[in-house]
Amino acid sequence: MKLQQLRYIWEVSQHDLNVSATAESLFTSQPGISKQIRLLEDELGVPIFARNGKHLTEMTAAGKAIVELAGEMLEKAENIKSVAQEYRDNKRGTLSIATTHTQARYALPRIVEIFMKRYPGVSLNIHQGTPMQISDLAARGIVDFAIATEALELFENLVMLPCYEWNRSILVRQDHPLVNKPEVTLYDVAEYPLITYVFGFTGRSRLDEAFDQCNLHPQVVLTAVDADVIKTYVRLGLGIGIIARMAYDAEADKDLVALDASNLFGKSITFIGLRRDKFLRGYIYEFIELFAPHLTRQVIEKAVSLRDKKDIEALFKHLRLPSY
Amino acid sequence: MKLQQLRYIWEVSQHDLNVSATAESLFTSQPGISKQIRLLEDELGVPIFARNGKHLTEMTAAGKAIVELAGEMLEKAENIKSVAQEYRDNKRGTLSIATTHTQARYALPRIVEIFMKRYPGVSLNIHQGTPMQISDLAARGIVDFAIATEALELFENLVMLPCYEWNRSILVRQDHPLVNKPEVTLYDVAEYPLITYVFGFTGRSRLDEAFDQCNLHPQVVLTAVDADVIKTYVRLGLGIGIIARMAYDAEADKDLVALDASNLFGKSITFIGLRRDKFLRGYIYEFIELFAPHLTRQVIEKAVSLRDKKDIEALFKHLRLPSY
DNA sequence: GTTCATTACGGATTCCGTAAGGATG
DNA sequence: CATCCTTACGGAATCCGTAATGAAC
Repeated sequence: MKLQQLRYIWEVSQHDLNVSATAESLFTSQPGISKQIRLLEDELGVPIFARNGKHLTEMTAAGKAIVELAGEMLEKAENIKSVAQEYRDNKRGTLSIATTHTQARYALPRIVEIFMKRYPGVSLNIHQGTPMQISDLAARGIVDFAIATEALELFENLVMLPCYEWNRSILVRQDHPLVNKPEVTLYDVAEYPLITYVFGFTGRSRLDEAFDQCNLHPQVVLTAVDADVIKTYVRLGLGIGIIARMAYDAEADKDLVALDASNLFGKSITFIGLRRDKFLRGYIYEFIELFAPHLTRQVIEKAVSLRDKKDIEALFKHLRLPSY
Repeated sequence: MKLQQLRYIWEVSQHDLNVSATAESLFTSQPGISKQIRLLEDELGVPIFARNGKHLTEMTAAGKAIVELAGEMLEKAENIKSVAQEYRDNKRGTLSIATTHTQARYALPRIVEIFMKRYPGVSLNIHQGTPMQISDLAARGIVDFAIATEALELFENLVMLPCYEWNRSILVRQDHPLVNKPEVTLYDVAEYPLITYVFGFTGRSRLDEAFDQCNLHPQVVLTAVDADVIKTYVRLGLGIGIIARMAYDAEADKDLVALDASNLFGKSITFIGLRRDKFLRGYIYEFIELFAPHLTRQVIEKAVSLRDKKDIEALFKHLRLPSY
């Protein structure tokens, strides 16, 4: 049994059992993989993949168990490399983060600037995607962690660390009638065509909840994955925007007015999603603490060590999160 | 990084950092190991072992972390082999049990007989040793599980499954005055020279507790690790014996009298100690269930999945164990 | 002087690429 | 006929053993 062979079966299982595609993604030859898989199956004495003629059709029961164990071994091999790199030079390395537009555009820049000054030798890698995509990247261990408000809870092996809570703003043009209202209600908002986030993004479900609860059915004329697009159409007069408050930039957006909507919609919480068994470099702890000061190394290690989701929630229950 | 290299550093760490001894135990050449370790260190970029001239003196901090991860990987590699063997032929394989004299001699024979009939293709391997030794064998994954009354709780990675509770008997010659006493008390017992188990064996500590609590200090004239030796000296008239009740054989020991002592000393519980992350073959579940019928596969899997010792204890709390 | 790890070197094995072959849809 | 896995084969790299070297106790 070779690590290489385990990597091959693992990768093939992750590529729809397509050996050719796997070979391409690993920059090696297809017969090489085929051969090594065959050798491994011979050594173990059980087929890992079921074949129909010359196509791999599915995994055997034994294969599923074996591939899962192989995945865990490869994960640990990665951890060994990380440990080694950490001891070799704790100021050099890679930090991969998966996150949504909102975080990347509004929450992270300040942190990234500080971090890059402190760790010029760390190459930072930010993957942007949908909440589902980025959670998946974190769960598969391709990035070090994910930052998102949604979808992280869907992955069993992610530990969720609450970072901050945030509220929403109603975004209107200066000439809009709502600007002069002393207090804006949900009913007022529902009068106008809305521009806001796509479902599954940036706490969109909270909006629907609030309107549903009042039995309101506002007309949503446009949905986007990010506030910049929303702003653009608010400027065109297409409707009023509902965005995360932190996405309003007093300077750049001074032609628009942001009305506080924190009492209209429930607050949302942004989390870091961390794979439980991944080794974290020292600077990763530092990055997280920069992002959410209450998440010290000690707290993170404690949270990761807990097995039960309920225990982790309890750990953060009495914590007052920063609010935006 | 090769599995072979990881095996080498792991084995060297388990052999007092002596490469020559490691080579011998692995039936390979010493320079081969030396070379591979060097290659691994070069690849990772950190030394794993600290060297004084040409001697390995200790492990580096990085080395400790790496070797630990390597150990976990090797464990999983073993599990892969077990899984494969299970699917290849679930009636052939090996079952290794570590246990004490008392279990091997009095509790296991009946079970082993049934098991060997049912699984003639499984080669059974019983290691006998002190409670410490057998717990260690289980914790290191060298045997599939250990059966013991003591010491299992000292190993963090062992899951303890309660099997049965048992009491003690006072063993005397037929001509002994105690035979005619209507009720035997601790004070009566303390009057005579005692022959019983060595400390650390077969619930000996329970005896000392009981006597201490009554402020009695009986004279212990001989201690042994097994009941057969105790019986021998009781026959010689050296003193009275205190043994596990199940060690009295009505047939073979009919020249001696066993007086019930369950109300004199607290009951003891015999456990199976199981390494948490070890893959268990189907027949291993069956063996355990033969030994302790309440330990079904489902119960064992549940217990193993629990992270916290307290949760495991709670799982068995309301169970009525068989009593001997 | 014995123990022990490293270096040097040669043979056997393994690995991996290209090219050809055969099955599936 | 396009896709995809397997077999065949040759060159390169790796592994592993023996023998020699040198440091530590």
